[in-house]
Amino acid sequence: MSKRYTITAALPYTNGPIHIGHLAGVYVPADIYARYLRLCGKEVLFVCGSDEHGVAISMKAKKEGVSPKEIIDKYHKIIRDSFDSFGISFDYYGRTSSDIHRETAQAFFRTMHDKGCFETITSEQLYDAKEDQFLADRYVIGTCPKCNHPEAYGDQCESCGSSLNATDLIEPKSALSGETPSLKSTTHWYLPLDRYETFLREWIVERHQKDWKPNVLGQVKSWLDDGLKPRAVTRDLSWGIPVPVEGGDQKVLYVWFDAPIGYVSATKEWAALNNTDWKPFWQDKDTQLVHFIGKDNIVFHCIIFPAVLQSMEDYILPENVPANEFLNLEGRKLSTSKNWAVWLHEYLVDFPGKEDVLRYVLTANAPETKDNDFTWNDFQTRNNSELVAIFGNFINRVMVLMHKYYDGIVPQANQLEEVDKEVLVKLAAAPETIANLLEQYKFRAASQEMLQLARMGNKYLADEEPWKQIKINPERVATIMSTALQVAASLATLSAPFLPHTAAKLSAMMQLPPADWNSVKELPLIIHGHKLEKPSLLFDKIEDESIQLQQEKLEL
RNA sequence: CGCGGGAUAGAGCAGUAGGUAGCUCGUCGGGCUCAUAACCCGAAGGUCGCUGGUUCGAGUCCAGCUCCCGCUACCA
Repeated sequence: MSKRYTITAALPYTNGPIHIGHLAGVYVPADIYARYLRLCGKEVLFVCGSDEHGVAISMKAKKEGVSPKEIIDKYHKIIRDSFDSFGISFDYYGRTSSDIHRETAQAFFRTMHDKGCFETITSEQLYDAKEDQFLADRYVIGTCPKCNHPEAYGDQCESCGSSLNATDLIEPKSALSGETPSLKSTTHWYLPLDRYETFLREWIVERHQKDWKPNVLGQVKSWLDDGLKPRAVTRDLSWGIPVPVEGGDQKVLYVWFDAPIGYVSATKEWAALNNTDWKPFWQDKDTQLVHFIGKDNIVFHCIIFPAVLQSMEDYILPENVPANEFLNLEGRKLSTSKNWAVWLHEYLVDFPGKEDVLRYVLTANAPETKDNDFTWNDFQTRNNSELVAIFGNFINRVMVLMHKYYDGIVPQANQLEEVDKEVLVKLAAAPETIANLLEQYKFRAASQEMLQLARMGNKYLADEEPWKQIKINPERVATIMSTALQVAASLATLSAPFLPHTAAKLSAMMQLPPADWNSVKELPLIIHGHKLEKPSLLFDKIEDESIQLQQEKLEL
C-alpha cells in the first residue's frame, strides 16, 4: 500500500441537487474508501467541489431570469450542506468559481500553451445573431437529414439515433431564440489527443490490464482503437474561466478542461487552510491518486485529464478510475428534468437519523458491474431484514444479555471450546478479507462480508443458547458472552467505513476507544471488567406508511 | 451504423484458468424464546437472453441475433 492517497469524487454540476444516483455511483463508494484508508492510518486527502461553469448553467440562469452566480450559489449551498449532513467525509469541498481555481486552471492552460501542447483551428460554427452567441450542437434544432424527424438536436437525432453535426440539420433553428443561425468563423485551441495515444495505450492497456474494471478498460480501448482526434478546449462563451493567452478575448476554457483541475485547486485551498504543502498530493510518486466517477465520465478521467497531467510533466497519474454504472429508480432512468429522482436533501428531511440506511442500501445494491435498480420496497426490506434483523438485533441481544446477567460488566472468559475458537478465528480473518475487497473497489461484496459477521454472531448465540446455559452452567455463559462481545467490538470498527454514524453509536455504547483497522484482528478487543453503556437500538424498523409516502411522491 | 458494458431462481447479485449452478432477500415448513414477531435450521424454486458451433463435457470459448445502459449532450 502507498503511504499517501489523493481521492477525488466527480465534481457535481451545480444546476440541480444531489440524488441517489450520484450517491450510489460516486460519493458513497468514494467515502467508504476514504474512511477505510484513514482507519488504516494512511494519509488521505479526499476532495471534491462544485462544477460551476458550462453552457447549461448560463442557459438555466437566462431561463430563470437570474445571474449564473445566483444559480451556482443556490445549488452549491444545497449540495455542500446535504453532503455534510449525510456524512460524506470530504477533507475539502471547493468550487470552480473560486479565485484559486481560476488561477490554477489558467496556469495549466498557459503552461501547456507555452510548451506547444495545443493547436489552434479556425472553423465555421453556427451563430445566433440575436443572442450574440455561438451555439453548442445541442442548442440547434432542425430536421434530421437521415429520417426527417423535425425536432432533431444538433448532436443527435432522438428519433433515429444518428449522431449528427449541427451543420447537417435541414432548416436549423436556435434553441435559444428560434432564429435561423448563421455560420461564423471562430478560432479555438485544441488538445491534439492523437499525440498521447502511445502513452495512453502503454499506461492503461498494458500496465493496468489486470486491476482496472472491465467497463473502464473496454471503453478506453475502444477510444484508442478508433483513434483519438484533437479536441477543443476553449469555447465562445461569457460564463467560464477566461482564456489567459493572446487571442483569448471573449473565450473561456471548456468546462471539461477546467473541471478536473478543480481537484488540484481544491487541494491547494485545503493546504492553505491547513498550513501545509499541496504538492505531495499531486506530484509525489508515493501518492496514489484514485478518481471515483460514473460511467459517463470515463473519457475525461482516463483520456483527457491524464493527457493534461502528462503534458504538465510534474504530475502523477491516477492509479485507478473505478467508474460505476448507473442506478435506476423503480425501473426507470433517473431524470432531473422529469423530477424522477430521490433527492438527498429531501431524504435527509424525510428520514432523519437514517443516513446510514441509505448508505447501506446504495452500497449493497451498488451498480458496480451493470446498471441496477433502486426501489422503495427494496429499501424497506434491506433496512428491516438486514440492518434491523441481522446487525441491530445481534448487537441488541448481546447488550441486553450482558446487562441482564452481568450488569454490563464484561466477565472473565473460561475454557474456550471448539465453537468459540472457530468464531474467533473467523473474526480475526475478517479485517483482511474485507480490506482485500475494499482495495479492489468491491464495496458491495465488502459490505456483505461485514454483515456476515453479525450473521455469525446470531448463529453463535442461537447455537450456544446462553439463556439456557445460565441456569445449568453459568461459567459457560461467561465464555459465550465474552466471545459474542468480541464480534460486537469488531463490528464497531469494521462497519465504520460503511455505516459511520452507526459505528460511532456502537463504539459509544460499548465504551470503546477509536481503533485502527488492522488492530481489530488482535483479539481480545474487550476484556473483563470493562463496563458497557445501557443498550439502545442501532436501527429502527421502517413501516409501510413511510414507504408508501415516498412511492406516492413519485406517483407510482 | 460503429464501439464498450450488461442480460443467471419471484427480486437484487456472485460465479475468479470450461467438468454435477451459488449468495442475500422474499415464499413454505420446523426449532428457539435472549432479542425491534427479531434469530437459527431445512425445503421448494433456474433448460444461466435467443440460435448455431468447438469440446467427452460450456453460464464459462467461437459466430450470428434480440433487448437494456453508455459513448467528447454535462445527466454519476
